[in-house]
This record gives sequence, structure tokens and C-alpha cells, in this order.
Amino acid sequence: MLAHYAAPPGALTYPAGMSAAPQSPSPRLSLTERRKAETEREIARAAADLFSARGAAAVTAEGIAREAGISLRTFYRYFRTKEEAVAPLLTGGVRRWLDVLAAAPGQLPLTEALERAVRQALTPQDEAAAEALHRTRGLLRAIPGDPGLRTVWHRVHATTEEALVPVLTGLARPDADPLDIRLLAAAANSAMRIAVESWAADDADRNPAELAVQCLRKLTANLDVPRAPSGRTTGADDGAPAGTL
Amino acid sequence: MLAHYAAPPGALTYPAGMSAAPQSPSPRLSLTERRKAETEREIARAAADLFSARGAAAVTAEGIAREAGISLRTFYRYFRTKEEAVAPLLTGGVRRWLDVLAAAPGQLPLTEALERAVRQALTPQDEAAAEALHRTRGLLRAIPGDPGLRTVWHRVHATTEEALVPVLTGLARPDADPLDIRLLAAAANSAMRIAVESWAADDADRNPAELAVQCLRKLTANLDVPRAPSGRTTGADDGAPAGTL
DNA sequence: GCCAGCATGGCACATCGTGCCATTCGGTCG
DNA sequence: CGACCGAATGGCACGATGTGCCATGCTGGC
Repeated sequence: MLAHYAAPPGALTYPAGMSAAPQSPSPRLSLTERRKAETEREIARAAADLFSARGAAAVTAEGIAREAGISLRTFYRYFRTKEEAVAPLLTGGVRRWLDVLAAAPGQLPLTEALERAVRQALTPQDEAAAEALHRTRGLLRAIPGDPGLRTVWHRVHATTEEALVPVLTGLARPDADPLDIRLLAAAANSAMRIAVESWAADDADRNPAELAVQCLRKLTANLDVPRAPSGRTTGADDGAPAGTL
Repeated sequence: MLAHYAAPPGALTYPAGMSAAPQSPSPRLSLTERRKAETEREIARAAADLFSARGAAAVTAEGIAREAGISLRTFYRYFRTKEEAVAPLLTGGVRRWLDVLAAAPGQLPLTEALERAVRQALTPQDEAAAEALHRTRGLLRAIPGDPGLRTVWHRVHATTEEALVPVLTGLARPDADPLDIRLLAAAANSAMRIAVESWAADDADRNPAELAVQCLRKLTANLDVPRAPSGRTTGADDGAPAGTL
């Protein structure tokens, strides 16, 4: 259906390359792919800035394209709607969360693994991450006021839940009830979302990581699906980056 | 911003009148309001049928309007997008859930009240309710395949969570932590959603009510927010039908 | 240096969603 | 019963959205 792109808009867009390691020496990216990632980030930045400044309703896709220095047609090759343009900012933390979670050591109980991953994902490791976190906070504050942005937020939330399922399945004992896994994914994901929303809405700048851990504990205390016996996480690298819907 | 309508599209559209009692003698509705409700139901039916038949992508708003016997302009006065037209089918059960929950007797623990309400909401009381449930099941099966319908499903889910908060607040002890309430609302709502999704996806026609109760128990067992001491539910009638977002 | 592949830009076009105005119909008051 | 008022509808126009198609230019491999 789509002509050019292998990973079409609408996917949980993993920036492709900066896993847990810093992005210092990544020579595996071709120059073309670098420019594409750069363009995507530039569009997201432009969109977030314009949305925060004027409100999403007063911004057109053409305006974002102009601000990002590309044509309108190219914009729609990167994102399906103007609101989707900010999705990379919202999914950045999610990717780290899933990566850390998938690499959890085998002995850790699932709830404990979730907590640690949440802490790492919400604790900025370097300067750039701290700035991204701050920009994301500003974006989160603009979301409740705009239906289009709320839609993106909902979609990211749903996509995250779907992406959590294979990761948790890989961590859990093979005979775990799939329904339990889904419920655990939904609970952990909701805890994360509510914590982040509360953190963004609150004027006091509380520690988002601790807030998230607190929410997680309340929700998942009795959902401790049995952990897999071996430390081997079946297809963890396969499970994580999937999430096309 | 909107010229004519007091309750604009995008709200959790309570069909306004058929609470727990059958719709037999409702003379409180003016004839104009009856016709409006009738038109809305007719649009929803037309949209659901067309979506199920051809797939949502192949259906235009004009097609739905023609099928429902109204003009395109009028269609957009009832719903903001073509996908939103099916929202009434999805929120019908939600309304019953909230109504029953808000009327829960004061001694019942919150989790118990939630379970009972879920059971009542998902157990059709009469012939019409059973048919609506069946039609909704068909619609739910079409949702995963279409991005626009998924968006509506997400929005209904989010709106339900927001509507749950004031109801639960009214039921809980006044000193309950608002964060706990939000988490409980999210947990209960997610349990409900996953149960319904599983029920719709599964070929075997399991009992949706029992499935939902099962999911609820797993998620909310340790979230038993203290119940309000008096049986009086503070502003239950006020809290329930709000939910504009 | 040549060539295949891919990203981009421009154009056209169907659809979407809304503001504006005229018309019609239900509900109410004299 | 007739007249008025408000609300719902329909038609029209227009900006914005999102996509197919083709030409162009640049990247990466031979």
C-alpha cells in the first residue's frame, strides 16, 4: 500500500540504533538513514514547539513542514497526521523502558524487574536525555487541551501495552496464562501513564521515577506472574521492537 | 465555539433517559429530543453496518449520511468524524456500568461493588440489550483492523476512566488518596476492556460478565480503597453523567 | 565513472470538517 | 387559532487533510 517506506507511519518508531549504549560511535547507520532519523527528529521538534506555542488547533501541517525545512508532501511521508509528528518524543522513553526490561536478570521477580526498568527509563542519564524529558513535559501539558494530541497520547499508550506483552511473555514462565500477561502489561502501563501525567500536571517538579515506582507497586503487587526458570529471555530482542500497531 | 448544540460531539454521549428502567413510559423527553436521539441511533446503526460490511476505510461520511437519510452537513453536527459515529454503541454498556456502580449500597467494599456493576452491565436484561450486545461484538471484531476505529475505541476507554473517577470518589471515604482512586479507575477500566476484547475476539462465545469479573479480581485485589462510612454517595447523580472529555 | 535505488518535491484530486445563511418545523404565548 | 421564537436541518463554499503519480536529484555499490 505504501510505496517507499519499509517502516510506515503509525508504527512505534524506534529511533533505530541508540539502545542502552550512548550514540557516540554508531557507524552501522548509513548516511541516508542518519539523515532520515535527523529529519524525523527535526519535524518532531518543530511540531512540539509550534504546538506548545500556538496550540495544536492553530497549527497546520504545512506550517510544521515549513518550520522543519521540508515540503508538505515529505511531511506526510514521515507522519500520517500533524499530531503524530510529536509521537517520537512520547515514545522515546518507552523504548528505553522496554529495552531495560527485556534485559532484566533472570532471578528478579517480574514486578521488581518492572520497577527497575521504570526507574532507569525515567531517570535521565545524560544532558540530552534531561532536555528531552523537559521538552516532553511541556508537550504533556499541552495534550489535555487538544483532541488531536489526546488521540496520539492514547495511541502511544495502547501501542506500549501491546509492545509490553511479548517482552513480559519472554520474561515469564512459559506456562504463564496469556490473560495474566495482558493484565500485567495493562496495569504496569497504566501506572506508568498516570505517574507521568501526574508528574507533568503538577507544578512541583517531583521525581517522576519515584512517582512511577509508587504507582507500579500499588497496582502490580498481587500480579506477580511466575518468572521464567532460566535467565534466557526467549526472543527478547525479537519481541521488543515489534509493535506495528 | 459551537453554534447550535449544548452537548457537542466528543462527549460521552449518554442516550439520556433509559437508566435502569425500560424505555416504555418516558414522557419527559420532548418530541424534538426524541427525534434527535433517534437520528443519532440511526446514524450509529448505519455506520456500524457499513463498517462491518465494507471496512471502515472504504466508507465515506457521505455514505453514512445517505444510508441514515440525512445530509452530510447534519452528520457532522452529530459526530466529529465518521468513526465517532459508532461511539454510542461502545458507550452504551459503559453508561449502565457507571449508573449501577454509583447506586451501590454503602456497606459493599469497592471491589465488590465494581464486580457487581460489571456483572449487571454485561448481562443483557432484555431482548433489545442482547441484540445490542451482539451488534457491539461484531463491531469490536472490526476495530483491530482499522486505525480510525481503534482511535475511537481508545477514546472511549480513556473517557470511561475519567468518568469512573468521580463515581469512585463518591463511593470512597472522603480522605482517600486521589491518586489511589485514579489507579483503581484505570485498573478496573483496563480489566473491563481486556475482558471485552478477549470475549469479542474469541470464537467461543464465553460469558462476558464472568470473564470481566475474573479480570477485575486479578487486578483490583490489593486496591481496596476504604469505603465511605455513610451509605450516602456524595453527588452520585452529579458525578456519573459528566465526563465531557 | 556508471547505474540502480531511494528520498524528495510538485501537482492533482478526493475527502474531511466547519462557517454562514436560508428554510422548515416544533413549542409557546397572546 | 394564529403568530412568533428558537432549534434542527440542508445547501454552499472554502481551507485543510491525506494520498497517488511522476519527475528530479542524491546516495551507495559496482
